[in-house]
Amino acid sequence: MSTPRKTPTMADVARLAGVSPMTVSRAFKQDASVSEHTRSAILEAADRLGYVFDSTASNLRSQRTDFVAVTIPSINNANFADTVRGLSEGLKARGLQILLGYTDYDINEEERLIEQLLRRRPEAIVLTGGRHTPRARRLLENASIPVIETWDLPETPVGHVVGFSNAAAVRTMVDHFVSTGIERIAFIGGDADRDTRGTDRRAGFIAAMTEHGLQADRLIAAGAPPISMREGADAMGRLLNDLPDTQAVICVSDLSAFGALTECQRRGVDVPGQISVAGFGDYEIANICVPSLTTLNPFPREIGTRAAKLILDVLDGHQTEPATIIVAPELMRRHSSR
Amino acid sequence: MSTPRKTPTMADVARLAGVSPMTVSRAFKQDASVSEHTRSAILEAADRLGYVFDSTASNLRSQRTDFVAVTIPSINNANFADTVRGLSEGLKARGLQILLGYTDYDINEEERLIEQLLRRRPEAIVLTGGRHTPRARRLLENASIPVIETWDLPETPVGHVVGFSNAAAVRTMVDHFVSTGIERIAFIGGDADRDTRGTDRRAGFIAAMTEHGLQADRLIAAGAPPISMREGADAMGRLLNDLPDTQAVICVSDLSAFGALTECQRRGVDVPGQISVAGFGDYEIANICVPSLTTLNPFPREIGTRAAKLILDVLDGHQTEPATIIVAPELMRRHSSR
DNA sequence: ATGAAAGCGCTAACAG
DNA sequence: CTGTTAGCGCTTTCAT
Repeated sequence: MSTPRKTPTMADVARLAGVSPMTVSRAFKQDASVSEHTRSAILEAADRLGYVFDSTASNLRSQRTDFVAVTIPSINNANFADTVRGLSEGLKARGLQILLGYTDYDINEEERLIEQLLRRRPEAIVLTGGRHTPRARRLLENASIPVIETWDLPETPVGHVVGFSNAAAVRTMVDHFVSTGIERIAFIGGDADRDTRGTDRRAGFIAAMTEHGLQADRLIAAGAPPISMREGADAMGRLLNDLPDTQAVICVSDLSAFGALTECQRRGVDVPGQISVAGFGDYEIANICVPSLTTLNPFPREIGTRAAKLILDVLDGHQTEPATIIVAPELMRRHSSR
Repeated sequence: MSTPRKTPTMADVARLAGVSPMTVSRAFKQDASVSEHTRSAILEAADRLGYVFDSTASNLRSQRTDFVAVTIPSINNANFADTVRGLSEGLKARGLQILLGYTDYDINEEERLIEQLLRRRPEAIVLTGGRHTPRARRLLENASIPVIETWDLPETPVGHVVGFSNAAAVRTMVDHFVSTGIERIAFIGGDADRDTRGTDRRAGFIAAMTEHGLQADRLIAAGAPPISMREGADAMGRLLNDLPDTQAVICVSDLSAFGALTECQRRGVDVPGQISVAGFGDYEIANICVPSLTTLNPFPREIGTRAAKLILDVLDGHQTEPATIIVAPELMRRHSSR
């Protein structure tokens, strides 16, 4: 309409409403003791001016930002999205928002992201994974806010942990196959250094096989994370070509496992008749594809709600020692395995 | 280690380095004219103290936040994630970060989110979708920052637009089927008010069918967005039961379309022999499932890169009029249709 | 190349 | 219930 006037401030609202800026400030909070009459006059004035509260100023003065920083590897992953949802709901009661950043599965990117996030002075920070660059670790240790590592069980946590051992989880799957008499088991994925959880899963596979006295040499690389369905299919193709007597294959995630299933479909390889296939994550696709996919459910939302509760306990001073909360994945037996 | 000392400030760094706070401030920027000697002394002092730059203060004083707010319906959607990626890359050259919020496909939630985001004073705001509550519209109009609506073609845009007509996109699919002689076409999804894009797609379906002189009464509801694979499967079940002579079905998204495909698999219904199935989005699954899925590719990343370029042009003053950039979806013919 | 003074818009702290 | 004063930690502006 008019000239691009400057954004109105509390002082403008105060002037129009005939009160002091302090009263406007109080009117914009919940618990503030402002008379109903004054408050509505203020809100009306604010509305007339198109005033929008400036949280940059509020944050600086009050030294509180009311948000929790969260890093996830990718914004396009149903598991991490569920963890964020759990966090979000658990924190919203306390008026805490979430500031989300994604690392692209790269701990160097994570370091940059952590610094960016800490510059905004979050009340707490939640990380996916327990491996960080040395500098990232130092930043976190110095931050003097609660630090929660999730989806992992680091040997030396920075602070609190809500997670599980990826190696132990895959061991569960190996044990399951071995208990049904299967011995020639392959693993797809987890070759890239970047994917710390995938690497842990592969290490768990090797350890478990070795303990069972079985060969752990059927390892099929499948590219850098996030490992796609296509990469799972390609890896399955190589496995079927090179090691056709394989009885079962454990994939680093449900997405690659589904790709593997489609490769079997295309080749007319019967699953689980000729080969059993397992994934990780219990994504929606695992329960609806044909055959449905045997997998491990890591309870992503539970991880989020537990982390949220932990943050509130720490901020309230109810939790002073570093906590380690284990949310153990559960085997989901379905039709892709015998 | 020691008592939880206060977070160090620039003044602390300045004292330790023996310079003024102003010089520290300059040392932390790129183009600042600080001697190499001084700069390294400052950075070392900062490191010793574990200093982390406080952007809340910087933002307030400089009246610049260097971030762009982005709202997406869900953090777990490969299409929106790709748009964010395109935005992210396009803005990073200019040092602009992205602050992401999700609306859960709800325009009331969007209104709350927009206000939260505007309080943080973003340099621009990118929205998914072109339907907003009246208050959200007012907030956006008053914000005096560039507003970009995406993934839609609103009749009366708030500001700039980078998107396409969802109705026209579905018309493309209907035309395709009709051109191959198919007449009894159904539509799955888009019944909920909440899903504005889904509703637009359904409306486009009805309009296109009507124009072809065909019946547009094969409409199968599939729940609220995000419509799951399971809901797609259930809807397909109902369609096969109630309208078994249907020749083709267009699903509101690839995910529901894949669910529909699995239902056909479970029932032994041949696709595309007995029925053709189409989706929307060209998600990865569309190209790998068996049979692969005929769908529309909306070029999500392109939407993001175009929006990023537009934002930079507007901020630079190279673009003063509201722009409307159309990124038209493209038909991907695959094996789920004849 | 560096410094001093002032102030961004809000709210803690202390009145009354 | 409302107001006054001061200042959060930076950076703009003007010096030198």
